[in-house]
Amino acid sequence: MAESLAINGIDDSPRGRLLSAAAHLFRDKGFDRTTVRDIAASVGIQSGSIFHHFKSKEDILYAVMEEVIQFNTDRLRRAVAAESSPQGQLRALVRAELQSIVGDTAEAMTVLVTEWRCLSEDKQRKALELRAIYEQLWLDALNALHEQGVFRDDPFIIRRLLTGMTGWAPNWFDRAGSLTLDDLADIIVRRVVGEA
Amino acid sequence: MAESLAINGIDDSPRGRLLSAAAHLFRDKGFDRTTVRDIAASVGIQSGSIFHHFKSKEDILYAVMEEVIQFNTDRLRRAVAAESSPQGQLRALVRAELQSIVGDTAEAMTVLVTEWRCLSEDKQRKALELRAIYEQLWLDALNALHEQGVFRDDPFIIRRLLTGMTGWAPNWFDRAGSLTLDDLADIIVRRVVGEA
DNA sequence: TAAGCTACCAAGCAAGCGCTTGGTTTGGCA
DNA sequence: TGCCAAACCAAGCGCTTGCTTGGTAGCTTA
Repeated sequence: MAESLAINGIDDSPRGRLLSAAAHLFRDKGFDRTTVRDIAASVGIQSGSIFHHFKSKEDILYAVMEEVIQFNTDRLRRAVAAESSPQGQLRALVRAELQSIVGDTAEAMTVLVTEWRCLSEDKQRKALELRAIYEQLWLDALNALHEQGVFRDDPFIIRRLLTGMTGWAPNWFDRAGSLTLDDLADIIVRRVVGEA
Repeated sequence: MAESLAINGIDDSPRGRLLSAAAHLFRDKGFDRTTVRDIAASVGIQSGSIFHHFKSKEDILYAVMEEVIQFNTDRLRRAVAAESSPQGQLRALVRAELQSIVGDTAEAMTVLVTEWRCLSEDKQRKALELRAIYEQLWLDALNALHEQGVFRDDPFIIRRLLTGMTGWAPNWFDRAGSLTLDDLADIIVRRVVGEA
């Protein structure tokens, strides 16, 4: 059914199925409104059996987030490596992030953004360290473009604006609509490099 | 303490004080993690007394959202009316929205964005109708700019991207920092009209 | 001064929550 | 065949939650 994580090797294990189901439910109803009984029911086991695989409900949330950050950081790295020019890298980064956020890992990514504060401070810090690697890939590419004079504003701020643009997409983008992901990527890239 | 709503006339009533306290707590901890006991304690009454003013916890959330939408729609209307050129209107709209979202009504606006799904479908629909008026003000201005050839992409999509850019600001913008709200507004406007 | 209203308190109920416990099934391997 | 660990069940504990109830203090109006 929901193969939201789509990370090879984990989806056929009980743990992997639990993570996928949890990501789906967390995105649908939010972490707090999802009960362990909901998660258990959606994979067909009893609620107590969940704690054989995870020691707390919050641990499930963290596991979802960790997996999706790792997976999408790898994707971002490949995107950068496949392009040589900073312009090409920017477009590849935007496409990769859109793919993460409204494509194959949409559910887990949305959970990452919207349920962040449901993590304990400890786990927030741990996740933030993983996230920092992801962000650095963006900043490197944006700094290169900035030095070339492609845009004048602070690359750090531009990255924040890009985060907002892509992060909001799940709330309106329709994968079945006429606007493709690549179209949208181009439109977003234009917000940085201009309409030329 | 928290005068987050800052709408004249409501803040000195018990109801108004409850709404301000609720907005503050909802933003801090989220709707689900805020208990009616939390809200009651922060205005110094017993938890049961809340239900003399609101008939349910969800009603409090809806009241916060309704007030802030109305207040900021008025602000947006004034912003548009004060400018004659579409370019001027766009800048005024961006400034007004940033003011809403990281300025005087920051707490309630953040709640509006992040706790949306905690509303019942009925109340979501009601709030959406109010929100539609707000959005139309944006689309009118963006359509005018589009017809003038200021940007080439779909005004509807541009509005979505703008929503993301401003809506994400609470997560990073620091009002005490060196970047002012007007600075940020200019940077965002440049994402639409170009760097020229 | 008596009625009436707003605002509140003190106490607690019913339901749902995360999680624990002790025991049972299942499949792979010696 | 006998064994073991992984996976799961059935039951329920202790706690928190939103909300209800019945009553009271204090101000306003006639």
